[in-house]
Amino acid sequence: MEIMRQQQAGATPISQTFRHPDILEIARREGKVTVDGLAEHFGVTHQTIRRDLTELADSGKLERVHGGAVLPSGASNIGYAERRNLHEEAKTRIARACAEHIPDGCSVFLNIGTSTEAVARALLHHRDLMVVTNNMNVANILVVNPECRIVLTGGALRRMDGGLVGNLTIETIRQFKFDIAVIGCSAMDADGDLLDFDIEEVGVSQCIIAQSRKTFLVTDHSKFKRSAPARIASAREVDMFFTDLPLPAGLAEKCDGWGTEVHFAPEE
Amino acid sequence: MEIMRQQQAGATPISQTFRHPDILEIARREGKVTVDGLAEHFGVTHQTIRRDLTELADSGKLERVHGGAVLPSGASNIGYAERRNLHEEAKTRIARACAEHIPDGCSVFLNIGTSTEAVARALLHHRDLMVVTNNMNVANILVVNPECRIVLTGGALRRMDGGLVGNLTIETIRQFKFDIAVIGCSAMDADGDLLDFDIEEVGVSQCIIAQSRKTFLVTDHSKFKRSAPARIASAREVDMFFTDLPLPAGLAEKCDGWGTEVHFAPEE
DNA sequence: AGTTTTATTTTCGTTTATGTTCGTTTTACC
DNA sequence: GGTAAAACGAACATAAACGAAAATAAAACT
Repeated sequence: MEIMRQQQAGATPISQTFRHPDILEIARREGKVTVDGLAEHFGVTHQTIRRDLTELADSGKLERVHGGAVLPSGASNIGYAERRNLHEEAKTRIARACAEHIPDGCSVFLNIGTSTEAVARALLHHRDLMVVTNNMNVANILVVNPECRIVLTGGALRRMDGGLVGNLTIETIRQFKFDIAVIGCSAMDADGDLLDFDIEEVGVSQCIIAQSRKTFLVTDHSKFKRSAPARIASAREVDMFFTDLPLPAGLAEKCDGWGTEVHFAPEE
Repeated sequence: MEIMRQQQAGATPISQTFRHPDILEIARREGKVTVDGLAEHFGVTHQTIRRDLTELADSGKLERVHGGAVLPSGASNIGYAERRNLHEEAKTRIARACAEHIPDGCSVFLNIGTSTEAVARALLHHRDLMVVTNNMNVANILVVNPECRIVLTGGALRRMDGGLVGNLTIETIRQFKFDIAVIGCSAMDADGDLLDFDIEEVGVSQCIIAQSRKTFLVTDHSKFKRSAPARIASAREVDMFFTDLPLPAGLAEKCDGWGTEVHFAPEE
């Protein structure tokens, strides 16, 4: 009679390991995980990783594919994912450097752009933050950090990049005062002017800068070579400038003169 | 004097009350803690640490894993995920019936709630829609329908259900006029009053109804048996009422008198 | 003092996670 | 379209981790 050990019917006895949170974080950062990669990373068997992935998939945190797993569909992955991979490593490094200068407990605005999304990823372990954003992807990324209050501006969702645009955005921003504004830009010229393609976004960015005590700019070196029609602001108004490679001749001196701190993300 | 009690070398024999905050701090710093590590750190037995971790896990501060504990990550999401699965089929059927009465090319508001999310899923193949919502999940669902313009209201993101709440929400809604408002409710009483648990949401729902030409209510039968403290509106103000099972005695007649069309989703 | 309460250790049977093996399924390549 | 390699899941063995309860130690209280 002892043999019939009845387990609870409706219970979901999902096992828990140290690896699960790590796997999820890697998945969020990379967009996917592989059985091989994880097995090596944790120093365990393939079979063990398979079990982990199966469990995570069962609880809906991941979606299983042959050879690994991916983030459950519906989230931030659009055709935009390609652009995200461009200079991915550099952006992650830059973002990490930026996040190190964002203290716990402060209020931050993160605007539209792949670079600011990378910053959001780097803020996943910060505590007691209040993040306001006009970027749905940022909200989707930070939603897993329970120590972070998230406020979205209103606006029309632009599928291209997950941005919320329209006059609602600026109206929302006006109701806040941020400790730190983190902005990106489409291009930067030799005069140290930040440029963008979209005139509407320029208005938003200017508004953000006006409402913030400090302004952080995150941009990889590819933006130095490009140009764009609309002017956001001058780097003079930026307090900290995070990038990956040394600035073009002349610009470095200008930043120095303006008191704009330039931080280079270590190459590792 | 006698204070130098020789315990373990290097160990700090801190008594139980003082260990808990310490464990939490280590957990937050490292992201995880191990039974072995903590036992050595405090100079106590494994069993003692296990008890500590069990207590911390019971009070929700940590999440237990084999060999230690980790920070609770998806804490807020679980309750909602379960609720979402509750009556999943019925909700899908109801949502499908509702979506059939939403013509292509119109403007719709979808508010917070699992039922309205089901409607969003049912709208994935509609064309030329304009959907305004205060529900991030709805936006995430509909983002894959390219024929649908999505506008999000501003507000603080509530992890519990993906809702955007706060005064920004109502401000946004006031700027629109919708063809159709799709709302859910937490409960419905015998008088035909729609009820909700959250007083703030009630204000939002009322505002939505006021700004819409037609109001659709989606609710499964489980709401008939429950009650809730805050009153949204009367079913009299609802144009179409989508549900899965026949209404309680009396209510059907009332709806009939009010001109509220009641639609039952086919059982299949 | 002595007694009660609380915290910790010890012990032991049970549960769980992991590695191994093997047959099956999927994918990729020709 | 067929074949080889990779990936998969099931089953089993084992060692670690676990929880319950009794034994012990330390406070706290009268």
